[in-house]
Amino acid sequence: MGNADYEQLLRGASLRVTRPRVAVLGAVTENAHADTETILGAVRERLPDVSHQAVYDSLAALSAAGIVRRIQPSGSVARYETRVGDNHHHVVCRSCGAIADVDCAVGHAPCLTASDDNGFTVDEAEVIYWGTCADCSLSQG
Amino acid sequence: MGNADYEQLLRGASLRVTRPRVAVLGAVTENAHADTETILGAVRERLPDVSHQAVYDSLAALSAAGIVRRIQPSGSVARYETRVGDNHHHVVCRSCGAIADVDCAVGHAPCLTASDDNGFTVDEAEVIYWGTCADCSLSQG
DNA sequence: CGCCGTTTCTTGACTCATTCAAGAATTGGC
DNA sequence: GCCAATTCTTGAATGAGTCAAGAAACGGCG
Repeated sequence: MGNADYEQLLRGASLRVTRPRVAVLGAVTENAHADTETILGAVRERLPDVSHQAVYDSLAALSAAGIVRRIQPSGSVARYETRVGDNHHHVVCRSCGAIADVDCAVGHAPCLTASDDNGFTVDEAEVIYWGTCADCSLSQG
Repeated sequence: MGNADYEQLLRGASLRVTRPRVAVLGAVTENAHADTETILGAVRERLPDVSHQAVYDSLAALSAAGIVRRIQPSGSVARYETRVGDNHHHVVCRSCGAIADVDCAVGHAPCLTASDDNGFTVDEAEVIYWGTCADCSLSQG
C-alpha cells in the first residue's frame, strides 16, 4: 500500500488527511500487533518529529473510524492492527506476549452471535486464545 | 461461604492461609468483577490495616492458583471474579464499563476448541462481548 | 489562489494502576 | 515453641496513557 491508498482510506472515513495519520496508518499496516512505542518508532522513520501525542490521537481517530483495531490482552499494553472487519481472532503467548492471527475455523460460530444478554445489546464478540508460542514451548521444554 | 471455606480453598491449592488472603477471597466472592480499588475497600472492612501491596500479592497468588480469575477488558483496570472453570464469558458495556456474566449458550463452541495454531499450543479461549448495557441504552436514547 | 474556522499537532506537565525493594512479621512443619 | 521460608508493611518508583494551552495544518469557500 502506498500513501495514496492511506489517504483514500482516511477520506473515505471522513477523516482529515494529515501527515501523522498517513504515517501511523503505514506503520500499523507494516507492524501488525505492534504496541504504541513500536508504532511511534516506525512513524518517526517516516516523519522524524511527530510527537507521541499525535500518534496517540491518530490511533484513537483511526480506531474510532474502524480503520484500525485496538487490541489489549490482559497484562499487555495496547496493540494495533489494520486487519479489520473479517472476524479473525488472536492467540496470545502467556510467556512472551507474542500475538498471532487466527481465522475463525467455523464461518460464524453460534456462541458468537450478537444477542441480548442481561439487558446488554451486544455488537461485537472478541475472542482471545491463550497458550504458548512455538519458541517458548521449545525453550521451556 | 464462611472463612472456613476460604481457608479450605487455600489449603487445597497449597497456599498458606493468611488473613489478607482469606479477606481478599471473601471480598472477591462478594464483589464479582470488582476492580482492585473496590476489592481493597472490601478487604479493609474485614481487615482495616491491610496494605494495598498485600492485596495485590494475594490476588496474584490466588490467580496463579486458579482460585480467582483476573479479567481486564481493553481500557479497563484489572478486575477479579471467583467463578472459575465453567467456561462462562463476559459482556462489557462500551459506555460505562459494566461487566456481566454470560453463560456459553452452546455447550462447547466449535470455534473455541483448543488446538494448534501458528505453532501456538492453546489452552484457553476467552470471549468478551462488547455492547451497551441497559442503563446506558436508556440514557442515550 | 488565498482566507478563515475548525481540527489536529506540539510541548510539557501530570495521573494513577501497578511494580519494586528492604526490612519486619506470619505461617506451618518439626 | 523454634526456625526457615514465605508473606506483609512501608514507601518510593515506573511508565503507559491523559490533560491542557497555544501553534500549526487542513480543506471548504469565495
